[in-house]
Amino acid sequence: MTPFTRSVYAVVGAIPSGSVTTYGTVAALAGRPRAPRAVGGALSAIPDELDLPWWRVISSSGRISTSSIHHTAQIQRALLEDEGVRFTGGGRIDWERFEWSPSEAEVEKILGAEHVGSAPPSAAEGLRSRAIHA
DNA sequence: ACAATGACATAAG
DNA sequence: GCTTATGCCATTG
Repeated sequence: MTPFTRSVYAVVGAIPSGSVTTYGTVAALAGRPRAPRAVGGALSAIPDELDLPWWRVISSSGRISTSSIHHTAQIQRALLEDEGVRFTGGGRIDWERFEWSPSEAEVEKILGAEHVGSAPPSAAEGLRSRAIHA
């Protein structure tokens, strides 16, 4: 396991129940704003024993893009709905309602915990840069 | 070291 | 809005 992968797991583990975030946001918080794709790779390799809420990460389009034999899109949707996350008819999530909005302190705590020293609190900027419309 | 590989994101058409 | 083309980047073989 690599440092980047560990950072990704740290971020994902901090996403509270009933909320979601994107691969891009996780990447930014992990200190690599331009590596959302690599986040997907990391999530596809999560060791079961870590027990991470992988289902709270969705694509920037507000839809589920999971395609894994262990964690299917169908399972992901069921898990999210169990937490109260609702989907539109087109299978999209109401972004404004369920987006994860961690406080600055929370972000620093996450980054500090994994000492991703190169990623300053400004990484939180990435959180507000995107807007998804239903 | 190199090439291939995605649970991505965005800009175009 | 949906589809296609491009860029991106950390892993893996």
